[in-house]
Formats: sequence, C-alpha cells, structure tokens
Amino acid sequence: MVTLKQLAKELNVSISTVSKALNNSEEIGEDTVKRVKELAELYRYKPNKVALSLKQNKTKTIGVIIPDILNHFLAKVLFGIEREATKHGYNIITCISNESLDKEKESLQLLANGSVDGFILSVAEETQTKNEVEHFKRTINHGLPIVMFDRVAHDVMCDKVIVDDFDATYNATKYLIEKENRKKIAFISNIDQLSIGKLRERGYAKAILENTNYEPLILKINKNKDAQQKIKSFFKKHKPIDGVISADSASGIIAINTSAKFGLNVPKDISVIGFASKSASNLSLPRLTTIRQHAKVIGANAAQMLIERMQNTSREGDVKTKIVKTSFVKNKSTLK
Amino acid sequence: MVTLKQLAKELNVSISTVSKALNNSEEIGEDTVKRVKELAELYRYKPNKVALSLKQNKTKTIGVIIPDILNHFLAKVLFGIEREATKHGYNIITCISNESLDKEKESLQLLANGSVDGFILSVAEETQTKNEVEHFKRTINHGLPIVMFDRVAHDVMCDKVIVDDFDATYNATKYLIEKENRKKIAFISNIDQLSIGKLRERGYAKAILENTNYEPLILKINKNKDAQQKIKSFFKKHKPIDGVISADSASGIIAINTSAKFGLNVPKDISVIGFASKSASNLSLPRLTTIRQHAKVIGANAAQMLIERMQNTSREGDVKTKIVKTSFVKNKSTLK
DNA sequence: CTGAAAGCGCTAACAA
DNA sequence: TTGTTAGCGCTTTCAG
Repeated sequence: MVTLKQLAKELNVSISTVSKALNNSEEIGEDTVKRVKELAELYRYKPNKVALSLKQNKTKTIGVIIPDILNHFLAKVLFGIEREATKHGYNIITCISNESLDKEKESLQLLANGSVDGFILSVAEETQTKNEVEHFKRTINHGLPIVMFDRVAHDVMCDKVIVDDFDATYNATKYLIEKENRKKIAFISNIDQLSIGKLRERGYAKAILENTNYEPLILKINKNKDAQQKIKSFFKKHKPIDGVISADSASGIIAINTSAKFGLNVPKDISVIGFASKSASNLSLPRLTTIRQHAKVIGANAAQMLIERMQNTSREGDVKTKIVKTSFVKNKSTLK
Repeated sequence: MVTLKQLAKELNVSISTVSKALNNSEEIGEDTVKRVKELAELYRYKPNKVALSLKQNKTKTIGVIIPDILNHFLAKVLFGIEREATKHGYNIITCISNESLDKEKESLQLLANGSVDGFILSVAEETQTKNEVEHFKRTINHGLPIVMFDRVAHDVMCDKVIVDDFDATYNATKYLIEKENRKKIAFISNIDQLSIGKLRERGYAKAILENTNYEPLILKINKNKDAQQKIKSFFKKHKPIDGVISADSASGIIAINTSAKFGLNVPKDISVIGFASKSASNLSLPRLTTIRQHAKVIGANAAQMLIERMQNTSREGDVKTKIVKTSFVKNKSTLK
C-alpha cells in the first residue's frame, strides 16, 4: 500500500501538500492537485484506515455480538445490520457468543479497546438465565453505546429494538379460538428459557385463559433433543389437539409433518401457526401459516439507532425502544 | 478509555515506563511494576487496538466476504471461521456480497486500506457467471492474502478449501442405482449457476451415463420461484421417478413432502438424498438421507490456512488446496 | 500556494 | 532502573 509519504517523495512536495490536494483543499494550486491526484490514482492510493481511526478517535466500525449465527432469524438481522451499516460507511466486526455469558463478556471487552465505536447485540441465553447485566453497564459507562435487539436486558438503560412477541402470540391464539373454532390448542416451543420464548408463551396462555375453559397445554422441547419424537408422543397423549401455536419455526414444521403421520389433515383437522421466516414456511406441505418477524427491518433499525447515537455525542440519557411489529401471513396450514 | 499518558501522569513516571511495566519488561523495578499494574487494573486499562495496529502494521483482523448469510451452509462456515479466528486472537470483519460482483469488489477495496490483514471468501454468483478474477489478483498483489472456500475461482493462485462435490454426488447416485436398485433417478437443483452446482450435476450425470441406459433427468429451479409447484409438475411429467438427488437442502425436503402428496411412500417407492445440514434434514418426515458438508471444519481450515500464510510472510507461491470430504449420513428417506 | 510541526496511542532503540 | 525520542500514517494549525 502506498502512503502519503511515498507520494510526496516521488512528487517532490511535502506530505501535507499531498494530503490537502487529495482532500480537495482550496489552498493547493490547480496543477499540483492534478499531479498529485494522477499519481495517487496510478498507485491506487487509499488513506490508511488505521491511521485515520487513530487520528479521529473513531473507527467507523460497529461490534455485533450474536448468540447464534445458525439461527435463521439472527442471521437475517445480521444481514439487515450489515446492509444498513455499509450504507452509512460503517464496517461490522462480528462476534458469536454461542449463548455463553463468558464469551459475551469476552467479546465486549475485546472490542472495547478502540476496535469499535459501539455495539449491537442480542443477549445470550446464559446471560438471560443468570440475569447478569454488569458487563453491559460497564461498556456503556466507558462511553460505548449499545443497542440491544430481540432478546434485551430490561434493566440496562440503552436503545432497544424489539418485537411484539406477546401480542402476536396472543392474537394468533385468539384467531384459532374465535375464527377457526379450535377446541384444543397446544403451544410448542424450543426456546422457553429465552425472554422472547417466555413472552410468546404468556401471550398464548393469556388467550387460552381468557377465552376457553381449559388450561394452557404446553410442550417444551430441549433444542438438542429429538423434536420429532417429542411432538409425536405429545400429540398422542393429548389427543385430540386441533390447533398448534409454535414459538419457533422448526417445531411448527415438524408439527405439520407429524400430523400427516397421525392421519390428520392439515388444516382440516388441525391448524398450525408458527413464528417463521418465508423460506422456512415453504418447507412444509401445506405451507406454514406464519408470524413473520421482519428480521432485516429489525437489523436496519438497530443500526440506524446506533449510528445516530454515535453521531450525537451530546444528548444522552433519553434511551428509546422501538417495536417492530410482526405480520400475520396466512398460508395453507390454517383454514379459509 | 484510559491511555498510557494518563496513567503516566497520575503515577509521575514516563509513558515508556508504564508501557514497559505493563509488558513485563525486565528493565523496570518490581515496585514500580506493581504500582503501575494496580492503577491500570483500577482503570481497566486496555492497550488501544488502533494504535497497536498502526505501530505494528497489522490489524489482527480477517476480512470475510460471504455471498449470502442466509444460506445455512455459508453461515455455518462463518461460524467455523469466527471460532478459529478468535482462538488465534483474530477478529473478523464480515461483508456480505449478496451474490453481486460489484459489492464483492467494493468490499475487497474497502477493506484493503489497512483494515484487515487478509481475506477469506466464497465467490459471488455474479462473479462466477461473468468469470471475473482481476479484483482478486489485484488484492493479492497488494500483499493481502486470500483464502477461498467452496465456490472458488480456479484461475486465481491462492489457498483454497473445497468439498468433494463431484465424487459425493457421483457416489450417492451410484448408491441409489446399485444398492437400492432405483430405475429412474432425477437430479434437482436450485444452484445450477454455481461452480459447485455444476460439479454436483456432473457427478450425478456421470453416474447415470455410466451405469444406466437413460439420460440424466434434471430439474433446475430458480431460487425465487415456487419450488413446491415446480417439483410437483416435474414429478407428474416424468412419472415414475423412484429416486432423487438434490443439490440443495430445500429441494430435497420439498421432494419428500411432495412425494407424500402423490401417494408415494418414502423410502419404499422413492428414495431421496440431498446435500443438507443436520438441522435441515430433521425437517422432513422421514428424515432426509444427506450428504453432510462439515461446514465448520471448512471454516476452521480456511482460517488456519490464512493465519499461517499471514504469519509466514516469507515463502510464497506455493498455494495449497485442501479438500474437506463430505460424509454420507443414512436417514430414513432411503431404504435399509 | 506550500511546508513544517504537532499529535492521535503505542513500542522500542537509545540515552542517562 | 527510568526517561527521551522517533516513528507508524494521517490531518490540521500555523508559519513562511
């Protein structure tokens, strides 16, 4: 990589002249500017990012800490973040916490040494279980803003982007009860430990308790266990289930596939609604009626909020929470 | 963030003393070291990464350019890269090319300004279609090593990590012909434009041509089109298909689900084998028999190769290609 | 119109 | 044992 110094030497001018010429300063003579620019072009000169960062004390880089990159929703949010960040001239450094508190702390520390100007993150499962937040607060106190999305820590004062998990699940459940006249609706989840899993469960439970005379019927699946088997025996035990709300996409799809094995026609005998993306909902036959989360929008919003905060160093304290509403997308796993 | 300067001032010593003390230099007196370390601890001093990078002319950062983060395989490779990089003290900056040549070029340029020490990438679709490689060569000539994985540009001299796409598909096809005695095996793909898609198709075709007396039977699905519909009409038109090899996971799963709609029993009447990850193969009932790609291993290997190359600045020219073999995982969508 | 110099935070050769 | 200085690549103020 060429440096200003080398250009200056070759042109027999000073470093500052070259710098100014390239930055279109008014001070420099027309022909000098031209000479400088031509040589710079020739050598494909690019100002060294590291030097710039040091000088200006900002890196134009965002640290993103994701619990699980194999989670389609989280990957999609990352996509949204990346696109928005790029649009504003920011790069992103990605760390994967792998749902571990220690790795999350470590990533935060590691990048808080001047590598990034701020963070976007979704809280790791272990962190939520143990309810630790000190590392977040410390980071913010050190002057690095954080924006949390989806799984957020409520007792940390920072900007947040969340989903209407509770309402969406409540409404979906009520839909099955009222519009489809379902009599025994179950809730299936493999994310019951997460804040969002709990919200979804509560939304379901509230709708059941308010509108029916039976108790909520809930199946919690450990992520590493055999979901197909679990769902099969659950269906058998609680026959006749005629509606399913799933908190995650895998459970919803497996529920549809399993129904067929039981001789149940979806949606005639049983309706299934689940949180899922479009690509996931296409994997079942009939297609899964879904609660769609607009992951890219969430990512873009988070990036916008962070960038805005990083630019307005002034007014602090007034943290915002943005709710990105889900959409209900009717496919063929429900009636009508 | 505290700086050495501030610590030095508070301790009434020089900056270099503080620096040396923190770096356990032999030169500094025991008690000075202690005093310094205590204050540093108190203020949670972390050496500024940017200043270090500038000084040492390396960033300990890897640029990763991925065509599509929503592709489960690519996300998994990214996971492998991140883990290996972190293990060696490297960060990763992620760019998503979105299968676009321009975005790929742009990302390469943008990060080649001192932001990263090298690149790991998988070639964008458009780049493969147009067969452009100049931007890769230029980057390498500028002193930034590249490691390509999965979709590679063969005419670029650089380290590569690839999969045995051809052999794996050839063997899987042969397996259906010989071991399962299938008489009409189709190939379904939504990635026919990609180098790896072509390799898989050729592996299938070779097995068919060598071992049967019919022509290869191939369905190419445009990614944005209705795969369910396409597969349905394909099945109808070419009845009786009794075997499917799918180049991507979605096609395989949809093929299984579609078979049921045709009254075909999987695997009794029709066998399906597809490239897929474990989590994807769990989404069909019966589970998809898969060609597993070990994405994380691919990522880890790529990271290792790059890190090694960045450290041995000396010997160049001798580029390596590593093949990470697939595994054949028998599930219930094939006989026996 | 051009150049010299300081400084961002750090390390390391050299001086004291 | 500690301090001074130069320099990584860049911008920017101030002198010329």
